[in-house]
Amino acid sequence: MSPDDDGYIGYVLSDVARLIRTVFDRRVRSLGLTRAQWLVLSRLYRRPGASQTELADMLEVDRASAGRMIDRMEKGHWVERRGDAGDRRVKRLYLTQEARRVHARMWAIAERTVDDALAPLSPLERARFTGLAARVKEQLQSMAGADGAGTTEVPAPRPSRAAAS
Amino acid sequence: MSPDDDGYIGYVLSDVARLIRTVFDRRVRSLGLTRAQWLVLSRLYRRPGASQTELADMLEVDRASAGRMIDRMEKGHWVERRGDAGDRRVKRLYLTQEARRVHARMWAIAERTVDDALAPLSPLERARFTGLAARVKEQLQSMAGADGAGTTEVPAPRPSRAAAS
DNA sequence: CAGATATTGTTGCCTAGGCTACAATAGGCA
DNA sequence: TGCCTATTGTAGCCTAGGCAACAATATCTG
Repeated sequence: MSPDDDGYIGYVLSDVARLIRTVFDRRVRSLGLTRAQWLVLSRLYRRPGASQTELADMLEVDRASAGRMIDRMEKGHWVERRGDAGDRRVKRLYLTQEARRVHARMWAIAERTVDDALAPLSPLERARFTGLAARVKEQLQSMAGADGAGTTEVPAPRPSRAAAS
Repeated sequence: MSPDDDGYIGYVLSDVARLIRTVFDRRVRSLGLTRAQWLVLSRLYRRPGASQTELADMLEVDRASAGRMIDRMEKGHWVERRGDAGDRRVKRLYLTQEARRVHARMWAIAERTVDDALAPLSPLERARFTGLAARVKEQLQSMAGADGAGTTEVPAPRPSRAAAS
C-alpha cells in the first residue's frame, strides 16, 4: 500500500470522518443546530451544570473554542450560563427546555446516520470495525499525550519564506 | 451498543479522525505547513498545473475554500498561480521549488504518523481495518451524493456491497 | 451573429478550532 | 495576613470550511 495510492488508509480515514460529518450536518440542519452544537447538547444533557472548562475537557477542545460555542448557543437560546455560588470565576451551563426537547430527535438522526454508513457491513464486520477503531483511538491518545516532548523529532530545514502558521 | 455509551462507534470514529489530525498537525508544524496545506501540496505534486476548481474537486472542498487556501500558500511562497493561455478565467497552480523539496519530508511524517497509529494492530488487522473503512467510505459517498435534495427527509441509503479497493 | 447559459475565481458572511495574553478570582504558603 | 501561583473565562489574531452572490469569460443555441 503506497502512500500515493488513493486507497491509502490515511486518506480513507480522513475521508470517512469528513463524509460522516458532512452527511450528518446536512441531515441535522433542519433542526437549527450544527454538528458541533449537537455535541455540546449531548454532553450537557448528560452532565447539566458543567462549567465551561469541564465542557471543553469533555469535548477535548480548547477552552476558548468552547466559550465561543457557548456564546453562539446562548444567542440561539439553547443553553444558559449561570454563575456559581461558591466560585465566582466559573459559569455553570444548563440546557434550555427547548434544547432538552430536541435532544432525542438529534440522537435519532445521529444513530441513523451511523447505521446507514455502516449498512454495507455485516454485524460481525461492524463489531470488528468498532473494536479496531477503538484500539487505534487508544493508541492515538497515548501518542497525543506523549508527543508533546518530541517523539518524532523533525530536524527540518524550513523553507526560507514559509509563513508562520 | 447504546448511543450513550462512550464506546459508541460514532464517537470513536470522530475521535480517531480528530486525534490523527491533531498528532499530524503537531508533527508537521515544524515544516511550516498545516495539514490542510500539506494536502494541497501532495495533490499538486501529483498534478501540477491543475486549476483551482480541479484542486477543489480533488480535495472535495468548496471552490472558495480552495481559493483562500491558495491565497495563504501563495503568500507563503509554496504555490504559484499562472494564467491559462486558452481560457482567461482559469488559473493554473504550480508548486515552488521549495514546496517540491519539502514534499518527501511531509510524506515521511504522514506515513509514520499513520504507522504509529496503527501500531497496535497486526498486519491482518490492519488490512481488515483498511478494507472496512474503505467500504464505509463508499457508502458515505453514495449517501452524500443522494442526500442533497431533501433537507428534512432522510432518504434510505443504498445497501451496496461495494468491493473494497 | 446575438442572446441565453454555464463555468471560474473572488468576496462577504457564517461556524469552528488553535494559540496567546489577560483580568478576575481562588487557593496555597510563608 | 499578604504575597505568589493556579485556574477560569474572555478577547484577539490566525487557519479552515460552507454557502451565496457576483463579475469576467466561455460556450451553447436559435
